[in-house]
Amino acid sequence: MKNVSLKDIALKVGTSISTVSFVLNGKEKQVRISEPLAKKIREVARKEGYLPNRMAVGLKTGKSNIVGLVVDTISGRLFAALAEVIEKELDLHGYKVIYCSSGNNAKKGKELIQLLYQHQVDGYMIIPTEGMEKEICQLEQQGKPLVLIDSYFPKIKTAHVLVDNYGGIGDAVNFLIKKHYKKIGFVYNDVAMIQMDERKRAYQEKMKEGGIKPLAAWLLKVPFADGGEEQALMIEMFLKKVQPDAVIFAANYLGIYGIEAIHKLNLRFPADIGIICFDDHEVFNLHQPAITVVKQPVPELAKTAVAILLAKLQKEPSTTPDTVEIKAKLIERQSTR
Amino acid sequence: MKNVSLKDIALKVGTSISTVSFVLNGKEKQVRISEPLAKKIREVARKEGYLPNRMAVGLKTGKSNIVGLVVDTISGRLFAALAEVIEKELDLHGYKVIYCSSGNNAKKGKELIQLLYQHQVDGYMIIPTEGMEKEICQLEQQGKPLVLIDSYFPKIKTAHVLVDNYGGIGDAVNFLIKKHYKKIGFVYNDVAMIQMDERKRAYQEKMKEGGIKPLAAWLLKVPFADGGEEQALMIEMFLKKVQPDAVIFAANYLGIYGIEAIHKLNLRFPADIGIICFDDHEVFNLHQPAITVVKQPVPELAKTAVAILLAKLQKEPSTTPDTVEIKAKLIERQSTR
DNA sequence: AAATTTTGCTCAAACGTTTTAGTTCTATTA
DNA sequence: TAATAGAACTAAAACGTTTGAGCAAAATTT
Repeated sequence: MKNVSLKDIALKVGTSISTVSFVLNGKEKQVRISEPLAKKIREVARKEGYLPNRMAVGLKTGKSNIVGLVVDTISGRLFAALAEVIEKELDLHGYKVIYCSSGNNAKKGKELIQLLYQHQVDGYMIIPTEGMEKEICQLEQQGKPLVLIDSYFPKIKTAHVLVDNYGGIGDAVNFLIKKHYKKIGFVYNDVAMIQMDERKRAYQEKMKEGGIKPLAAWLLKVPFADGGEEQALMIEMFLKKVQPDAVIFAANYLGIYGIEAIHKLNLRFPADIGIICFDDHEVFNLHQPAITVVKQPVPELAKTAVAILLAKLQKEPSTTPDTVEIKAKLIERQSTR
Repeated sequence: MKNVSLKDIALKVGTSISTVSFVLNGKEKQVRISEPLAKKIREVARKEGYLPNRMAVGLKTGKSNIVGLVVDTISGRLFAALAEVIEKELDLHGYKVIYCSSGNNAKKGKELIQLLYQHQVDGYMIIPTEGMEKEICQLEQQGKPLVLIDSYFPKIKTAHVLVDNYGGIGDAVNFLIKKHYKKIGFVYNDVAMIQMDERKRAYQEKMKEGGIKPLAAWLLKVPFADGGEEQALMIEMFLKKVQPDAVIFAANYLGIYGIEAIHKLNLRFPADIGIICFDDHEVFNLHQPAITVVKQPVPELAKTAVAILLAKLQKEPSTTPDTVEIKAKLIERQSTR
């Protein structure tokens, strides 16, 4: 069974390719194709199972009706939550999504953006990682519809939507201080992107504002990597040595390693140690005791990002401002006394 | 900054489009383009930032170097684990992946397959859901490289790789019976696909073989849907009414609802009730007590599926048989006494 | 010196669309 | 009755590639 083309239909109906194209694109009125003929064409098209060849359409029009979504890891929580909303919202406007994961790897990220470019995607949604700076700059310069999510490069002016990282961690610190925690640890990772910088800065500044001078030893930087064995171990050693009375984990996966470590040390929380995690996770609510978190408003993030992108795609002067920061929300559960 | 085409390069170098095309495709030797000219072309191409227009290439060659992966939900565990492996393996062979989620919705699934078809993807990997039968049959008839994952349609002969669902649940039942559980409940969903049928059949047959006649009331069919509130409630009512001494959850997300329900009822496991879940989840290992599971060998599943697909893409007579069933493995943790 | 082969390159068609600028009728108007 | 307007459709170029066929010039063989 061969692919059916406009030509095949034209031949079968006994008309020209152009006529078939016009009818199937709903332009019959504009071009005054008679209703009987239009009907016949539609009928044959349906019967033959005609599906336009998107390659040909794309080549001709330069449009693909596809949006590329580049994420760090496809198995990450953030991705799952984002992808679902983004896909649904864009579908409403006739766009499909291609997902790619950069694996937090500069080279791969670069290649992916090029790949999307080659495939003529109409718009880009990117969770940026280190090393993507140049490609993103190029896209912006070419005027491609582009919106960054979760982070951005301070040096490049691009539309972006992120969580209020500073405020979120700030709230967490204030919350813990109000609960009379004193020796508050901070576990973060080595991803050199703005969102992590902000979280760390918030920790340090808000601690001081609260009258506690955080020692350098209270901070633990865990390298970002696959696996997790090592990371959990690092956290275990850290907790053992520093013996904080509370810890803030700056990312949800770090919190999970943290819980493992705490189990291993046979510590109980909130009795022995208070913990609070930036970014919620299915595990945290189910765990007993449930973990207090600073919840990222991921659906809002996604919706806002889509709104911005759609505005750009439709060349409307954007109604939403091009850079948005959304408040995170502290959800008190049982991991803090 | 406009897109750079072969023409632009040809113009700049002062040669023909064909020559440029040959050189950039590494066919200079076959067509005897002189080394100096080839070098110059490559140089200009690099300097101008030439990237082939995949739409044009695809139109001409009918190939896209893209494989379509259709899953039920993109936020599901199975997807996350699968996608990661599939992407990595296919990348090694120069293929990229487009992910689509059918949302377990027949209409959407249909559309997605058509979309992929229109975009000329070279191969299809599909986690089939109800209602996709016709489209899958068509793909198979057209001889498109296709492999189904996790399930299949008994009526259509297609390559597929799945877990040994029957054996997995069988092991779970035998394990519980050996531990002297008697009133063993079974919670499953209403997805009318072969994998669920097999799990249910295994439960019923192995119970009988073990000398227990399972009452109809011991089975709970939970409708598949978003949200989860209702489902958790259904399970709660079920546990309250039936009071089983152990429950098998036929899918991991059902197990999660189950844990919630058990928490709500203030039951303790393994003391009050034993539970075992088909398909592992991050939550289950972290939970205290950790949940006994029948673990699906997802990476193997993915690797096998990719191997089969690649063989088809390369038109090699497949070395792996076209339909594979991989054993699941029972992992005893603390949710069973 | 003529015939043949080899080298180095180019022409042009084709892939399946979209779309502008027609063309051929028929119906209306002056 | 000739000019004009409208209706219904079509021809053909273009998008950027790939690729088999072809061609001129140089090198080699007879």
